[in-house]
Amino acid sequence: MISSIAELIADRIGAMPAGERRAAQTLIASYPMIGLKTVAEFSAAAGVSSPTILRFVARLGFQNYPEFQSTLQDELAAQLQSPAIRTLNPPSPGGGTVSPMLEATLDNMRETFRHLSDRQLADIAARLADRRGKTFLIGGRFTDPLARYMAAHLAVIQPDVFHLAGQESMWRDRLIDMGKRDVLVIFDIRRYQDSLVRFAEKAHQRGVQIVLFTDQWLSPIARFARHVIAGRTAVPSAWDSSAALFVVAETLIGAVTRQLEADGARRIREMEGLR
Amino acid sequence: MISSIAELIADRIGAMPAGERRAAQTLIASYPMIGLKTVAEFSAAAGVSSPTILRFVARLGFQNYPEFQSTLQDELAAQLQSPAIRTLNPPSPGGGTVSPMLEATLDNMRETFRHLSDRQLADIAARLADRRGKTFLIGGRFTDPLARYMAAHLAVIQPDVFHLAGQESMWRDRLIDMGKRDVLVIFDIRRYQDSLVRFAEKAHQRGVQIVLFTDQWLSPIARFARHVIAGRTAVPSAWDSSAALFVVAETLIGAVTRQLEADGARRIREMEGLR
DNA sequence: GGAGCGCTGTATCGTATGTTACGTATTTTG
DNA sequence: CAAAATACGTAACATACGATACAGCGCTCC
Repeated sequence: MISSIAELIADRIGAMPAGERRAAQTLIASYPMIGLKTVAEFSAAAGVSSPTILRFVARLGFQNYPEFQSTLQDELAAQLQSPAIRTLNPPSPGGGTVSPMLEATLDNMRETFRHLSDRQLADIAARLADRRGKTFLIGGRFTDPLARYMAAHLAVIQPDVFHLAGQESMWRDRLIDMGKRDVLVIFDIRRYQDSLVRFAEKAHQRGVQIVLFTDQWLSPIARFARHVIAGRTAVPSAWDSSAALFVVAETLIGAVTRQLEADGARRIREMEGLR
Repeated sequence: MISSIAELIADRIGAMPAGERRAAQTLIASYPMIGLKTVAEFSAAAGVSSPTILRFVARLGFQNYPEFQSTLQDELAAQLQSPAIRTLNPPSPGGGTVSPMLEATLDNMRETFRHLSDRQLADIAARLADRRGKTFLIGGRFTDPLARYMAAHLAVIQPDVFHLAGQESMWRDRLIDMGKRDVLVIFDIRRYQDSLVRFAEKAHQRGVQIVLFTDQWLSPIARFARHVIAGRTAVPSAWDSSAALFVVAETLIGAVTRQLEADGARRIREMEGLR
């Protein structure tokens, strides 16, 4: 089974004319970078003419050069998504139903955080810690518990944290309370919910700052969001995993808590006293 | 020191207008692949116009789009040469807030699963998949969202799944419905809630099978539980982390789904039809 | 040694791509 | 509330890119 262009080339390089073989060797030498550049650059690097490059990719079975490049990019993307760890860590021989799930989840988290900068998290935390505005949280069919989880923690360290529950009509009525200083945290992964999109749009129109937790394909709400957190959700299961988003949420909770340390500590003590 | 385009974006995304920020978010979400494609594809993916993409790369300091692409390619090439090195998010030397948190969480999960056998998970999954009994779920102050999350999924693939919400007095009334064939899933981590302990004890007296999600110090409920899942919760934060328990819950959801595959598939289809 | 075939490069063409100018909408500021 | 500034998209433009036709050259095989 041939699964990569590199293998394909190795398979056919023997049956190639001299010029095309030089092209092949040049590509392999710095695989796959030179293949992502233009035909002109490729041909110059290989020391052949452009048509030779095109004949080369045609011989590999591609209709045209862009198709060849797209395939290379897809390969690269796949390679980047599964970190080197996976090749190092053999896929857990015992291989029950557990390990693949755990491994995938761990990968998802690493990958999610790889696309998330300290800076971005700090910005969001600062926004959430800003006591001048209110914080609203809401989620979709399966992600609403994440919103609840986050709300439960944030509510402990600061006032004016509200989880939007129940019927759509009930949230909509809360829109009246929302303004520019307020933050709306939305959790929405596939399949994206129309009701949430509509709600986000209305909130956005009122100037509410939206923080969106979504999957890597980005909910349409991203259009209205000030901050977007794209978590990986793919696991070997019938369901998508929200674990990566959960961890991001916990990280944010921790960061906000740290920012409000001074005020927060007093508040927590008071709250303990009340219990 | 800014060494990658990703960092550059994180640094300036705050000062960008809405459209360019969406471009930035789209790029980061699938970094860096979309940036290697054409302006038209990039703009379509981000939901903005081509000029916005060009203004975006211009704001990053590039003279033109090809120059931007070349830089991305060089970055990729460097990354591919030394796969071990994390070019994107360097291990936060200054001790950013992110890495320690993520690392601790990943460790927690590995450790949690190390103490969890395939057999044990399979047993619990079998118990949850047993359609002769009902399934009740409940959680504590901060863990109730986990109960909700699990309930939301289980309810899709089988009937008689109930999340116990609201006042303590309301759950207690549900005790009357519980019997030997039924399962009660409880989430309880420090500080353990008396109300939950009391409830668990009463359920236990009625012969209900209890599945307990708790932390490594074990809630007193463990005494009544048929199955105990002890997750690691320690992270460098003011709060404990429930992430490991969350992942176990997802794993169980997956396992139960697989067991009910035949029935479940039909049920899911029917449910889709109703929506 | 000559004829035929295949490989390669030059030159040209059409087009997809990046770029720019301009008008409209939106936000900000006095 | 008015006015200026900024941001965004539409549409026209130029260019650089990939594709193709064709001619020259070398190689092989009769």
